[in-house]
Amino acid sequence: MVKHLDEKTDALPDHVGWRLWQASRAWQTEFAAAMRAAGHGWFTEARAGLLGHITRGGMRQSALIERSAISKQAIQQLLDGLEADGIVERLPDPQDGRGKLVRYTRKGLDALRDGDRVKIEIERRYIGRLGAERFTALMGALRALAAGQPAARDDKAGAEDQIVESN
Amino acid sequence: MVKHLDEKTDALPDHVGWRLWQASRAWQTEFAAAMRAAGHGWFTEARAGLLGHITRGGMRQSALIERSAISKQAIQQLLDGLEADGIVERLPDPQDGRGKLVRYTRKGLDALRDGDRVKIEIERRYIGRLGAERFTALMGALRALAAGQPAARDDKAGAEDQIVESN
DNA sequence: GGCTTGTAGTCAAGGTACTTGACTACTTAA
DNA sequence: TTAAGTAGTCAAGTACCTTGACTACAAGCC
Repeated sequence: MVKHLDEKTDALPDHVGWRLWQASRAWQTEFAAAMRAAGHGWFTEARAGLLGHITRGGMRQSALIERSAISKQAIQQLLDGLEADGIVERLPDPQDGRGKLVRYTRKGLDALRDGDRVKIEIERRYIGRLGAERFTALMGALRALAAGQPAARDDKAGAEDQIVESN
Repeated sequence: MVKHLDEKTDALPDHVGWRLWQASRAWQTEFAAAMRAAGHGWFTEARAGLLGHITRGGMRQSALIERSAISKQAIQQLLDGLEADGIVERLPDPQDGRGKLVRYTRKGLDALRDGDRVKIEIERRYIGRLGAERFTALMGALRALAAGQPAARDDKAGAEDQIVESN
């Protein structure tokens, strides 16, 4: 699929990496636009990536740090912003004086609900465009690729990350 | 595919958006690691995205700006860095006193060559993991999705971008 | 010629999303 | 009770983007 094009050709590339990137980007753009349309203007990609790791019941900040691929300082900065925007709140952990619990606010839970709805809508559109069979094949291939990856390589940004999950 | 999980579940999500992101990320990580291993330590994702738009024969900086989805100032900053690292060089355009030509240096062309090789290697591994049939189905589905997108939506970051193409 | 408008590129300042390093507060185990 | 580890914060710096304001040159018009 990686074609050798000669000197002056302007053709767009057509290798797996680009196609995956293109599709992923399109999904994210669609999702972010729908979230903004739903009134969640505070929504950004980085925040989505972090929120995806926070369970609906809330969790320790340290647990969040373990789950995410980024540094604890980066997480803290993102949480500072999310807290300032009223999406999450941080409470002292009664079990451990050092720890803090990160919990969704009402506003945050509303956003999660809308996020789920948007995901389903997008998926429905994809199935409409590709047909159920092709869509299933796509998901199967992507899952197979993910299963082949050892979850977290020597690199930090392994396969554990995500954009807005639905735990 | 978007499952509704109850309060405390920690299961990873399994919707198209996440799977696409995961696969795209894995590809990029693999590509970047291979490029670093090949001695191209200057390589970053943003630079790759820009380099992908520069034809092997070189081109006008203004043409590069038209092709890329980002601002001309951002492109200039990236080019400043690439020039400082000796990947590209900028020459005055003899045809137009305002313009500049962006051209690969020897070092830049070497990187492109290695990039093509790495892309082929990764693709080969993917085919090995999925089987030729499934891989073809994956590419077909991704292409169909891309074809369904109107190339550039109202949003700036449309479907025209890419990570290191092979023009 | 001179004048206006448009294009090519640069400079400056600001924001987001990260990084590493150094620190405080608390817990746990010897 | 003290040493060592864990949880979180503070500070400073980098990469990659943005918008706004600017200079230099080109091209069309009179």
